[in-house]
Amino acid sequence: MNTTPSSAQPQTGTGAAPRAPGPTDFIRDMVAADRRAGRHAKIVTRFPPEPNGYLHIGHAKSICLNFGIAREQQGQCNLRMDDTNPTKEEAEYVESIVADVRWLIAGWADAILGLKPKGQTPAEQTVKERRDFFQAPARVGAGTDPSTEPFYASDYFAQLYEYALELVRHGRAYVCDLTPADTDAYRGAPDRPGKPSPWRDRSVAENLDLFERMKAGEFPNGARTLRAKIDMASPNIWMRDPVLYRIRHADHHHTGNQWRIYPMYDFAHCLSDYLEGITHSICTLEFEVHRPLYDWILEALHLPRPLPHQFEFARLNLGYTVMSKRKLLQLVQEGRVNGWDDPRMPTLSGLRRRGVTPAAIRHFCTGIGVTKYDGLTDVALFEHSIREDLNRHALRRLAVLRPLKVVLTNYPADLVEQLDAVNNPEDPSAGTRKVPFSRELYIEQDDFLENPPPKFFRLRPGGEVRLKYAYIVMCNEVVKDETGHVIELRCTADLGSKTGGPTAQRKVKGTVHWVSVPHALEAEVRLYDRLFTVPEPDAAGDFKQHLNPHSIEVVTAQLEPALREVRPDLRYQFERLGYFCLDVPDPVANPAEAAAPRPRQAFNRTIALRDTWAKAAPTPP
RNA sequence: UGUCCGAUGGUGUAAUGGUAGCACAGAGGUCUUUGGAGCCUUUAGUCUAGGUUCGAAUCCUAGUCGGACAGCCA
Repeated sequence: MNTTPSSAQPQTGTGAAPRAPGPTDFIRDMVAADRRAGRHAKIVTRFPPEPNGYLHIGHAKSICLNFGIAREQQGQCNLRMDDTNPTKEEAEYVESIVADVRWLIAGWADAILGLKPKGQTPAEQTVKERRDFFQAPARVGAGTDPSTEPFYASDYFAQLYEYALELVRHGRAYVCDLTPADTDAYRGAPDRPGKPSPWRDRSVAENLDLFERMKAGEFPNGARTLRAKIDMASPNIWMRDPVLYRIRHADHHHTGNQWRIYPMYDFAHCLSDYLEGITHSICTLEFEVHRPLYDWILEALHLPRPLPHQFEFARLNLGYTVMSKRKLLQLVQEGRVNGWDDPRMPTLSGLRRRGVTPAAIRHFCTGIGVTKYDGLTDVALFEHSIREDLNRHALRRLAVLRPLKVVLTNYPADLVEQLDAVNNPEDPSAGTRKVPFSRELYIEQDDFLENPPPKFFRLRPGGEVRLKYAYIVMCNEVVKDETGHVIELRCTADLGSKTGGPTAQRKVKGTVHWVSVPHALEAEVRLYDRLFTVPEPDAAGDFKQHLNPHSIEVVTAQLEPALREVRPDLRYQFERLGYFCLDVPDPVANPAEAAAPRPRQAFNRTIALRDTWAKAAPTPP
């Protein structure tokens, strides 16, 4: 912060109103205005994913917005499954969504997470002498209490049916016998008005009878629909008698075989918001044209409690990845990646397995702000948030990804020194550890060049380099195999240059990481790169053409022995290389892999360190 | 040639009629037993044209460009 001491003093006069702390954006402004106007006793938002896929970084933006607002307003944010289409939704997705949301908001917004008592459906009540339904939350912040569960739109099917009946009785909805193709044809086009369905003026009695029989399962899929009676000539296509209910002879993951008709999104969503007492229903831009319908349905019902209002913001587009659940599903199903939790995926489970922390994701989502401009966010912004968090918390360790053997010819063969190494220079409280040092070491192949370019601050024949935490060494001899590949370096150490030694203060240009050969721990390390080769893979054509063939590289690395006690919940920086974490497959997305025994440890590279040398120098393939 | 929405450095954003600021990225420097981190400096922007106003990124009009919408998906 660049707050000067003087400006940090309390304001004396009653000048301009102080800025609200925390993020501001046009939605928060509106919430604050509603609050000031006394329109709501409590702000209630919701995060309403459809359980037809795994949550991704785009959902994280929505989660941070909805939970963030509720948190700032001491309100509540309901987690709700928007599950009105039984043919696309599965219980596995519900499970993953709940786990992902909990993971992302843990320690940040769990206190305002709205869940409901397990199995509960809306209660009937009387408000202003009118029949009303309300779905109360469980104690907010009930956390992992097993007697709670998310809200489900499908828990409102009975009430939704009642509301539909109400619309029919008031002549605001009718049963339509048009085939799907004819419904399309009658709807017209954006620049051409639609024409009324021939079934538009059925009697209330007939509509009631038909709708009842639709519910009873008397008609096949697609035979009839319930439609709102609005305006077939409306310039807004969603107001041209939109379908409210369709027939689906399909079992539902949450309601089983109870229903043969299922409500459409537009009908279910606004009413679900109402039933839960949502004050601000925040969604993405593509629903903007639906807002008149959202309002129409609620108003047509003359509901006794305050109505929710919809606000739209731009969804996240992130460079070098795809965000549509359909496309991500395709990658999973076609085996282009190894499941929803593949560390290359932008899914929350993928990012988690990759080692990205919830705090980094939240920092990123807060940083990009909330607007109605549909842009493309540079991944560098995300990478910055990831590095910033990891730099503060990761434990430093020495690891060599591509080993090159070094023999210190003047170092005793039977000597092993335990050297002190700091665990985290950003956090002294992380302490120190001992690292064994011996005559034979591994260094990184990249850290030696026989004929280096200028400004190569690493090892070269006749050159000197500092071994981190240890001695300055000089390369005396390069050993090659018969094909000319460098297989070993023979060096001498300046034995006085260790910390505390007489020549410890000598300046050498480069510092290099290393691992003692006899103490080295072998492990598999996966190096990830962006999944796609272009910033907008789905801009045109088949997005899969742009898949990066080098998005993963697996190496056998040599690690310092302290890594034997690696913890799955901690993050590590392999010095000079990047941030890594133990690979932990997601138990929901990847149950088989999660249960399988590991012959040896596997690490995932979350992200490489910023590397100004790599930018200046030609990078190896 | 429908309706709705949007446009501020390369990217993401702030400025709510009154000095166009921040972060990322880029460049340069400093420091460093991580070519990391930190610290310092720096390049770069209001889509166009009119209008209102003492004063416009902001308000108005027109245009340009971009996006969303024609599922019995959400």
